[in-house]
Amino acid sequence: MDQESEKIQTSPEVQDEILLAALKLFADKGYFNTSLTDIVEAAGIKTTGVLYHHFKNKQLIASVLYENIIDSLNVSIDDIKRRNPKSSDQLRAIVDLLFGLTNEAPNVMRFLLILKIDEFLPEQKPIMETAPFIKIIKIIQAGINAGEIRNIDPKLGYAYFFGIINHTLRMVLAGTLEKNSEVFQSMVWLTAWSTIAKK
Amino acid sequence: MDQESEKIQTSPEVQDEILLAALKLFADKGYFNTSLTDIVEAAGIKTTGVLYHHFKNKQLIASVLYENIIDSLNVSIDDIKRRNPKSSDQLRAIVDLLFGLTNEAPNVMRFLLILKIDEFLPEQKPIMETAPFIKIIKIIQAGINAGEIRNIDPKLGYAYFFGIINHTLRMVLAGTLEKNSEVFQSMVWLTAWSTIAKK
DNA sequence: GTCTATACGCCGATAGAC
DNA sequence: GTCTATCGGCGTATAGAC
Repeated sequence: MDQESEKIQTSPEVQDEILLAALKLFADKGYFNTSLTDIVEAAGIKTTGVLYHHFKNKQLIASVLYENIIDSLNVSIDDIKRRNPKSSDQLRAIVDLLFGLTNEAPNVMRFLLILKIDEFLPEQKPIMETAPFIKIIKIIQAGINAGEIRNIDPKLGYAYFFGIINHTLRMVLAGTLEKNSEVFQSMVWLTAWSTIAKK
Repeated sequence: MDQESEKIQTSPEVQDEILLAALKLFADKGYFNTSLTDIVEAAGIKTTGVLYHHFKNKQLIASVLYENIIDSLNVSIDDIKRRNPKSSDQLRAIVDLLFGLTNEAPNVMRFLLILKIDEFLPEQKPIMETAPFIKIIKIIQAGINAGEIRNIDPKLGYAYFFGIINHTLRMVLAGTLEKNSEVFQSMVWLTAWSTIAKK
């Protein structure tokens, strides 16, 4: 019969509703402009009691969001590394991933690119020190070693390459650049790649 | 004797102390993590009463800071345009200006580059719609017309060029890239320029 | 123009019944 | 696991004496 397990496990969905609502609100208005009652309303739950049953405080909601995003990025990058031997192909795939996210999950990208995360999650690692971004730096380093990428400080290479990519994505997210076709994407990729490519 | 005018005009200095303290704190901890008592202490004044005598609320302090920074940037750009006929030279001078500010007034650059201004100044124009940044777009447009810059959407050109510049400056501000020599600056400039230059 | 005292609201968080 | 009620505190802002 197993009635109990049914009853007990309604929570994960509620958790996701809360996280989704919070993500949208944070991305939209910022962390500090979002109150818990905002989240309660947007999540379609009735009271703050429910919210506090799932998360022990406001920060933790943001923290879980952050970790989820970083983790999912991390597995995507592992996947990309597994499928592509060359640094150039890996970077190209990462660009595709980020453009894809910008279309399909703009709030995730807003959270990552636009929010000043250390302002409300001071104890979390800064983005650049998280696993996926360390891996990206290593990809650039590997590209240098393999002779694909010119010999510069990998962090500077990161600044060049992702300076272009991120700034373009920010403008797409802000609506300043509406384009988001395949050709547009290829064009941006090519420009970014040219800043670090050898020759 | 003129005793009165002496007595009355002690205020502008106090105002500047407040603005300077607020700039530092905002750049450091963010707007929402900075309380008025923080500002009072850092400004070396005694009570919030003094503060409220000079600014009618917290937002206005940030607003005045923002406008001052934008205005000063605006006159610098006018100056640059007056002295340099070619778009490439104008952009190069702007890059020098921004690197200079990053060294000499890092908090100003943090305010501009890192803070999410619309989160606490929702009624202010977004940076990209302010006079100096409109002028920069026009400089790029002029460069395209003159055949110096390849024929792309000026906003995309902005994303390329300042994507690199800004991301580099962010890393310098964050301490991730320590370099800030003339050669370093030239190198970054050259890379940024190459993304939009014709040929 | 400066200070003290204080009001007031909002929001994060808790206690405890059901 | 959900709800009601409410607390406590912080931070902005004001009133009013000096």
